[in-house]
Amino acid sequence: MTEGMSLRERKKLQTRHRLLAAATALFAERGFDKVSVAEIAEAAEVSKMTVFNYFAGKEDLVLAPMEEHIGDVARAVRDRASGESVLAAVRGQFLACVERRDPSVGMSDAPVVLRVRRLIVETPALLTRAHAFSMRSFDLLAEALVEEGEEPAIARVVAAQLIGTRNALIQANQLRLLAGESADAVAPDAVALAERAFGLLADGLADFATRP
Amino acid sequence: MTEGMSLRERKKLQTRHRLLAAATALFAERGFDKVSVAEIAEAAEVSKMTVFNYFAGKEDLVLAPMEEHIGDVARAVRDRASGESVLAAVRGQFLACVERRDPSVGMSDAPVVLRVRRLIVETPALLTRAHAFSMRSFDLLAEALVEEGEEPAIARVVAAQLIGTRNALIQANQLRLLAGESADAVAPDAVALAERAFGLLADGLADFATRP
DNA sequence: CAAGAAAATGTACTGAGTCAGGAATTAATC
DNA sequence: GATTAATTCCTGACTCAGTACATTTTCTTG
Repeated sequence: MTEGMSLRERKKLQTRHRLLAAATALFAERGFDKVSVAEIAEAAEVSKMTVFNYFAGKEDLVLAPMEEHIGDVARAVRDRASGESVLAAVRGQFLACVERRDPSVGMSDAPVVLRVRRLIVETPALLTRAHAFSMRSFDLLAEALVEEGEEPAIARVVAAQLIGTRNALIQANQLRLLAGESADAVAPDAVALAERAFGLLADGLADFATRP
Repeated sequence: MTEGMSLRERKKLQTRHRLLAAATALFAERGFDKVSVAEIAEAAEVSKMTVFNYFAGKEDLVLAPMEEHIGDVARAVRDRASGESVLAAVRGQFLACVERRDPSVGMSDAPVVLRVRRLIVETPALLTRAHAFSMRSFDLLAEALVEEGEEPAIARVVAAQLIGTRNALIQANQLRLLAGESADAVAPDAVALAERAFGLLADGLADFATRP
């Protein structure tokens, strides 16, 4: 796992994991606002400043795992098959995530994930930052559409409709999982709701930017 | 203008305006991050604490004027005429704002408004807060739809599509006005783009929740 | 005008995030 | 294999936003 890495790189990864572990443990125990960065640093045996070297802000100690998924939608659109519309690509990517119970669409009922999820919805600062990620995801999708030759203004409109729909679906999933339902119980409804939601868009967007 | 107000209430309004004026002047001069709350307080001849008595945070010294428009879309939907769909209500409210060159849809080219707008897009903290407002606006719209009897999950999907579309249109307007074009020059294109954007939604949403 | 309510302030504090410089790791050269 | 230069990493001292509380000023009302 760590072969081919210099001592420096291995230490960096270790420190990062120590920080994430210490932070999630403390946050789960007392809540996001009741834990100071200094305490996290101490628990991870590192100076406070080092925390900010590894993470841009306190919120990223919780949200870092999400950050890698920001480009997923835009990537799915770029990589879609010939003859597939943008909408079909976004719907397909979402449904695939639901099937594999991916946390990125709110479909994991693992206790750890649920605790983090609950922390996020209960903490305004985290909700805000999570929303900034969604904004970034919108930017990347709009950019992908522009690169296909769409007018920028229309690209942003369509991107907003698609990302907005997707976010609303994720929120619906999360509400039910946070209420205690199992991922397997929610999945069928999640699929059905997604079909309805994208169906609302489909009649207007069905032929939008279909690959030649 | 101030009739019927007690001396206390008048003074409060004065202080509020002094604070807003001092803040916008300083921000315009040196940028949001290069001005401290203490300086604003001093310029407005008030203690630093008083600033936080009037505004929840530094960002609100810039964004307070926007806050009152958060409920506009939800209100337009609630107050729509019999036989009018939700989409028509949102489109109508947007187009009316464009016609009257309302700053809330990015259609004012008044120098003061432009300076504030530029400050916002250049300052991450302000962008984030502005985005939180849009989130709130989404919540209110979804709530209004639920009160009409829609399923909550579908209500949020539709609200996200509508608010997302509207935000994308506002962004398009702002980009052009910030590039130096006049509001009167942009308005016709803004109307045309809005028709196209809502048209994309219309075929799927045209009959959604039409009033009986 | 006196009593009471509301708001402004001063002091003192917590905690997030920044900066310039110092310490450790690496790789290259001899 | 030691030395050094470059890079990367870490840290102590700081700034500034925002909070808590006790005190004082300012307005209202009987």
